[in-house]
Amino acid sequence: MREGESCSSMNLIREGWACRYKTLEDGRRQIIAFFLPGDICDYNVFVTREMDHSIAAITPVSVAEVSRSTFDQMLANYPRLSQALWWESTVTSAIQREWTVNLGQRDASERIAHLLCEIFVRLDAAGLADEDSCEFPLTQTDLGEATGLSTVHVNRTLRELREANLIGLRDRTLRIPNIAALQRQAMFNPNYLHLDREGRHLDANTH
Amino acid sequence: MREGESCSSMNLIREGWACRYKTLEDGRRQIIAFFLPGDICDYNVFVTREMDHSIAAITPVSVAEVSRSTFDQMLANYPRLSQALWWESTVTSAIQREWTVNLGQRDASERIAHLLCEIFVRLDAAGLADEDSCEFPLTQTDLGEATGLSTVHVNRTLRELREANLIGLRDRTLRIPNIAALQRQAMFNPNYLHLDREGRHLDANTH
DNA sequence: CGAGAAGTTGAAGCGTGTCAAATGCAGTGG
DNA sequence: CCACTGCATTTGACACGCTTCAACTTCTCG
Repeated sequence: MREGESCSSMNLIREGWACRYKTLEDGRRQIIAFFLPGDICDYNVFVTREMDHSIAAITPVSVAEVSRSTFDQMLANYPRLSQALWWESTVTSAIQREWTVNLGQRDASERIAHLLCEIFVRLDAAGLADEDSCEFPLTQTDLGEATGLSTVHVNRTLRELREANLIGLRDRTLRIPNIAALQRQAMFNPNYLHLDREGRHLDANTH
Repeated sequence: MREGESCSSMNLIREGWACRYKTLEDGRRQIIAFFLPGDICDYNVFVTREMDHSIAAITPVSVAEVSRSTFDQMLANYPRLSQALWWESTVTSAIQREWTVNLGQRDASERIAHLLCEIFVRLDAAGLADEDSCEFPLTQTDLGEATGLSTVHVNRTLRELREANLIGLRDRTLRIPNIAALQRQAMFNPNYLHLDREGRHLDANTH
């Protein structure tokens, strides 16, 4: 999906990773969010007329497409769905705010460490992480576009983190031998992900 | 309102400016959003248990406080209110995304110019701007905390913009003699504010 | 009139970007 | 099976935007 287009359906990622991004006139690109399996890409397509950003797959993805009419029908049939969507929207906004902090205040190694923590924790919460490792299909260019750093500097920073034994990154797999240490390095506080499931009572009952 | 606290009411700004911010353990502070008159500070207090950020007044403010019960009651009585809130939430998220781009991709002068454009356009949309000027109570420290720049560099960057005749900034008043020129400098595209009021049909009917 | 906050300026240092080149690796076609 | 291609990763040297520190000035308000 491209910025400026209108879109009539919402997509939910079943498998694979995707991202939201914006491009400046002169070509600079900023990745704004990552979508992991289970994430909803964009239900606000039903609210705005025109996309103000683009969405792209990072790996091959399998998505569940939900049309406007199906969406309305589901909302009508399952009242709690609307609450679940509020919850989703709230958490997505909280993540976006944390990215703002990340880009504004943290230096390169904190910034990358923070992003790695977030991705690991989110995957873990979705049951997609091992004890200390997870799939990691992002290239260093992706990481750079997400953190506002040059590819070259991402490379050097990853090396630092590797040499400090904070991460292992090979074969599209991220290993975090000591998550507490990495979180400390990143000043990562998972509260913004609201993972304690305090919103469980808002979950949609789809049965 | 402080990060970590829980909060039982929502506030709407009637007069004055406020901001949302987060603080890192070591004291670094990032302003995440500005609230202008008419903006809702935070209705997601009704969704999450605990604030993951703080809110502070920038100028003296006058707010309308809405309790949980009033809120629920209003939602029940005015069905379109819920749609209006979706619209509000969508636009707020879009602004947050643009801030991510701003911090990640733009250099100091673009970044500040972009923020000034956004504030001016938002005030103008609310009928709070003159032809080419508006109230502007932010200090250079505020600007720095919002743009991720040091106060010193904000100062120098403002001087550049002033010397290029892109802005005038004195006595808490911002003057933009040539908004098109400033927007060009900032690569500012107002589409993310969705000001064409494409969502007008979602407005709450409060009569 | 005095004191604290906000704005201003210069000099020096450092974190990141840029440029350029080399290496490794996977897929493709001959 | 190997040469070829394109993409991702890696590394070094150098440049520059921004930060830091420190001092000074100008505002604001009691």
